[in-house]
Amino acid sequence: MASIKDVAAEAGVSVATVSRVLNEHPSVSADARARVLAAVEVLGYRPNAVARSLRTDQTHTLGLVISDVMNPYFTELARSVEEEARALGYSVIIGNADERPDLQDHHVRNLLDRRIDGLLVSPTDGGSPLMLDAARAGTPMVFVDRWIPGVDVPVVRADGQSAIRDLVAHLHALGHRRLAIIAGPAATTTGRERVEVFRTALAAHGLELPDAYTGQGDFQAESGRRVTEGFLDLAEPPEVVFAADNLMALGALDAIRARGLRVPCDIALAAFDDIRWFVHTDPPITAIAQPTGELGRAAVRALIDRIEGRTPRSVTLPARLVVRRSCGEDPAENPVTNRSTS
Amino acid sequence: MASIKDVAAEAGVSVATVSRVLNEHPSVSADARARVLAAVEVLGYRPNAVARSLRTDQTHTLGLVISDVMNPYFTELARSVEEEARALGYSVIIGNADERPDLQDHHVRNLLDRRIDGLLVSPTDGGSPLMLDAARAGTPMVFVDRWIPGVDVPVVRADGQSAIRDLVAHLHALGHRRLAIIAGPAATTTGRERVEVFRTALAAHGLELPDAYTGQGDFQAESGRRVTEGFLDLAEPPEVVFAADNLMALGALDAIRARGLRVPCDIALAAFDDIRWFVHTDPPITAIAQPTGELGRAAVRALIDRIEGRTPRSVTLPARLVVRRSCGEDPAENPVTNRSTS
DNA sequence: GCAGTCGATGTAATCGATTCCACGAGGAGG
DNA sequence: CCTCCTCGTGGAATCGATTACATCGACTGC
Repeated sequence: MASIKDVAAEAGVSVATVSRVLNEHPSVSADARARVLAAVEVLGYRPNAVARSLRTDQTHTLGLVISDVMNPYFTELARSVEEEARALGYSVIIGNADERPDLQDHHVRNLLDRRIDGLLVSPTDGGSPLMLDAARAGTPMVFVDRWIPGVDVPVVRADGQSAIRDLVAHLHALGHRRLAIIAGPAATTTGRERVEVFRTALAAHGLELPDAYTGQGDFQAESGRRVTEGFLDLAEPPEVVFAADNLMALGALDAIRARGLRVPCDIALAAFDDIRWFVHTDPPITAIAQPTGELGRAAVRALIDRIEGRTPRSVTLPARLVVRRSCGEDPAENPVTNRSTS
Repeated sequence: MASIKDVAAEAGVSVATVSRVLNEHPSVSADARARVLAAVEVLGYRPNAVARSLRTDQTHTLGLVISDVMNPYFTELARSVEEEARALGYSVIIGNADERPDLQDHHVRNLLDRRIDGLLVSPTDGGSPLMLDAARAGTPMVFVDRWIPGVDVPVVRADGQSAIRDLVAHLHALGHRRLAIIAGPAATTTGRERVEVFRTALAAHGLELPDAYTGQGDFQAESGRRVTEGFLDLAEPPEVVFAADNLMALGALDAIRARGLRVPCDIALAAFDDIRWFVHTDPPITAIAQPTGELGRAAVRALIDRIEGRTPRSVTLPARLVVRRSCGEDPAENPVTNRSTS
């Protein structure tokens, strides 16, 4: 593969001049520029990004370490992150942590070794020393969706508080009183927070959230299935199961179906995270939709602000309730009803 | 960030010795090795992968250019590719082409500039000159899922022929005679091939595939919706719609639902690509399942064989029919029935 | 007409690693 | 006791770019 030296030789100039042409440095004669450009064309020359990065100490690359790519929510997040980054002249390397702290560390280390310009993380656990060190050492970093408390890193996330309150009001209006939740891992902020907000919202209606109605999941489908089976085995099973993410809702659906029960007559179901398929499940699933694309874009902008020396801000965007039929038959009574497709 | 020089100074040896220790070169004294390791520990030194790549001309990185990350099939493919690559000591950079040739070229160029060791591509179109040049120039390359005919690059893909024949037999046995297909882009091998195999399978039952029953889609949900609307507007609409991928099936479902029609009573639906949600749609959707994970792993192995000087082989794995309820009510009659969840 | 400025260009240092080559010490063999 | 290897080590070249500095010619202004 042709190097800058070959181009210089072909054009009959020095490598410095070639570099100047390539970097649009002003003081290059029209003649030299033309000869260099012609040589570049002839040789099919492309600058070696590795060499360039070594010299300039910038890779124009962002790292994105995501909890689980197979989760449609994170897939969409990754997509919007890549789009915005590309628009701003950066590439993205995605690392899939699969909800495993060791894998998360593997990817963080790998990305750091590659000298990425900045790191976007949705942490799997409460505080890997590696990540904390990186943050302290000054690696530009932004948390997205989830975060680690007590670290001075901007956070871009959705606020589900009012949407969860709307959901509980909706469920209460439909006559449900025994509400259960499949929680995410306690090590994650979203795992903890959604339970707490749910509990508080229940309290506002005079309802409790007994321990038996709080199942511990891990944001994966299998845990949703397991927890739901536990709920169904109770002497007094809940009337509603609220899954803290879409994959656990899928698992819950599996478990309910395996028992031959029907949603919502036998048991109601709602989920955090809205995805396209929820419109077509049997029945369509009531869910809390996050502004996923906007979160991804905001996170990238914050990170690049930080990289380029501006001061990044944390961003919190509201999630909203999308009522469908999985919690009861007459959503029309509810003012926040939204049965649209997308 | 500490460099190899700092480590050398701290350990009281030369950079050559540090490098030897790091690369497990045999001729280093136990004493020197211990001092270097201690210095590495003290300084928290990590080798700069950029510098290393420049010198060794290897990045231990594979590029994966995928047609559409939001498509669950490709998400799963990407995941298995990353897993296998990681197991073999490589990282993966994913580029999402979004079914757009210009974006595909952008990513290929970007990956080539970064001097990735090899490229895995599921081409969006029939032959970007950039990619053909790269292949000719000797860039290790493997096609996965889709390929470009006439290029000397190994292909790893699923063969849907027998599964599509099984599907047509299933549909025929259920009494369906007017079968339509939502095709993928003619520029892709999978787009063309699935239609041809479908047509041939119909012929074996004495059925034709009229032009009116061949809709042109682009593997995205919206096109599935549009084509299906066209089918439903026909004086004699088809009895079955077969979508050539899962997203177009989703669009078809949207269109059918918008008309207030029911599957399978009013119209039957089947899809190429099986995904978890198909179990829970209303009704569960009959689909052709590809061995996605195995494809991803085989593709990585072929590519790394090529990179490391061995001779890679093309791989074709069979897809299989998974019968559910979207084509008619009594799948039990069919020997290939499979109603399992996963 | 000469000093000073500016524009175009080249030379060489540099980034952080790997690796070839040279060198000295020490042991084996004659 | 001398020669020849082997082993451990360091010096320095190298990968392909960027960029500070030096140089040189031409032009400007006094």
